[in-house]
Amino acid sequence: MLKEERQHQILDKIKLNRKVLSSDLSIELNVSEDTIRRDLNELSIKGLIKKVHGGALPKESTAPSYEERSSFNLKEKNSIAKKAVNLIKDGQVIIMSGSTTNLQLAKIIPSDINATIYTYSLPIALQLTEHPSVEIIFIGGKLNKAAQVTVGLDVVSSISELRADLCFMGTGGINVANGMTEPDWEVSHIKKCMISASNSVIVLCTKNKLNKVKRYAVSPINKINTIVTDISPDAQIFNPFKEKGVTIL
Amino acid sequence: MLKEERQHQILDKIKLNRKVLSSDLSIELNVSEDTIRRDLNELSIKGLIKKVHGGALPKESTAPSYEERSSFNLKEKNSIAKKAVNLIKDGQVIIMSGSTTNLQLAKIIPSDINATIYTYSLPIALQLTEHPSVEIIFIGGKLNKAAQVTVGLDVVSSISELRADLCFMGTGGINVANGMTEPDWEVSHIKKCMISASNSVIVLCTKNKLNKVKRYAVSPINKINTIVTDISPDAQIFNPFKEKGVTIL
DNA sequence: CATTTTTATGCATTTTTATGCGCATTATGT
DNA sequence: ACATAATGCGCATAAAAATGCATAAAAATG
Repeated sequence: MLKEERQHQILDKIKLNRKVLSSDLSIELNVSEDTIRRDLNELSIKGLIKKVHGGALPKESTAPSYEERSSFNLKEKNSIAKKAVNLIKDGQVIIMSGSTTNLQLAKIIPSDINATIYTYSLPIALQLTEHPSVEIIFIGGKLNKAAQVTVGLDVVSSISELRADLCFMGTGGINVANGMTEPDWEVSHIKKCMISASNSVIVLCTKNKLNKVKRYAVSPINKINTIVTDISPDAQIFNPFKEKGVTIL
Repeated sequence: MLKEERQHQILDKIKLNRKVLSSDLSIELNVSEDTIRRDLNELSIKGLIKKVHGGALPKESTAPSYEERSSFNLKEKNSIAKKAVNLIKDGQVIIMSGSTTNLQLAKIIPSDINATIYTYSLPIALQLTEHPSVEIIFIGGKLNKAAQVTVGLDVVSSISELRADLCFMGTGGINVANGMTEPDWEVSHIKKCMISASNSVIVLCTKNKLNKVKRYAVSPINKINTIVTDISPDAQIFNPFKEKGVTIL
């Protein structure tokens, strides 16, 4: 394996796990710990990581504002993102909604994935500009400042014209009887379009959204292919979802 | 086999596999590793690949990050932004291009200004989300990662449908004979549309862009209403511009 | 057409790079 | 403070790259 290749994998793993141990890397990449240390040294000189005793961490970023808000439940969101990222295959066309969990997902897409990603979220688009090979299409429209996403008729009509393999979306609430629901009418409408436009619908859902119901319906359960959560997929709470044919991760 | 043919095959293989080993190529293409190395050297000098120990990788854009570029000449850009912001009146419809000077401008728009701002730049849109009262319309399209702006047909056609009071744009170069010029064809085209869509065209121009000429024409001088610079508007260099009816600030 | 010049390639030799190992040194955590 | 783990450094070695030189093919020239 080439040195650069190895260093790339190290970077990917840091993005994914937020920390790496030299010992683990040494085993996984089949090189001595010395080599790993040398790699970490080089990467940290380049400012791409922060080297610490025993391994390395991601370099601290400098944009706290939206980041701070999204840091609520960050650990849960990250664990969801880690599961969800495995669903992405090379060459797919993907739509991503503007949830903060999706932002975590965008951060950890491996650098060797080639995909086309449609999004209407500024932070997600900005994050994806760091990725070397995904093609990003931003869906234009009127900006909702608080959520930093575009909304409105333009967004709805743009998405209606798409055809995607996957869509990843957060949710306001989900239960078996009412399906997915949203507190915001416009958002609910956009998500309806996303679902119609996608072959496979993946809902990213922290446990606090389970069995919640919001004002506006988005979709019945049977249109959802996969729910990715931060708790065990074996929990009994998921049984009624599974009966409807939903995969739980 | 011809040298050029061989180099083409190398490029294809890099695109396909995201890496090549000199040793593999030597066997596959039936030449010595020396020859492969010479090929890789030539290709890397042309900037088509990145040569590394043991083989080569696809060229990674070493373009300085958006942050880096925007901090270059920051003082000048700020003084331009301060002059330009006075041109914005309440209630106007404004188009802003993706220049870093425009980003400075976006930062200092007074909070009591009500305006509708169209932009295709992620950083500018994100900055404007901090503003309490401007309405922001983001123009969607394919993202250019380095510049963090959308480009392409979608952008062109969206802008063509607009009508704006003002447009603010940076420039690749400007002089009296050739007018405004850009190094990038797509950008030049987008700017042409911006000009047609706006009642008043304002060019934000640091002194190092004065009397520079780039490859693609955007507009003759007489379509430009105002040039805002970081040097005194009385400087004699501006006389020929003034004769064409341009206001210098 | 003959011959000179240029180009592409391979080979031998030297230089550089990547990597692992041993050992002394420096953190880290009870 | 002491035991353990992680680190840095020098050295050895193998792999890869650069360099100089020779040669054969291709192109240019008269």
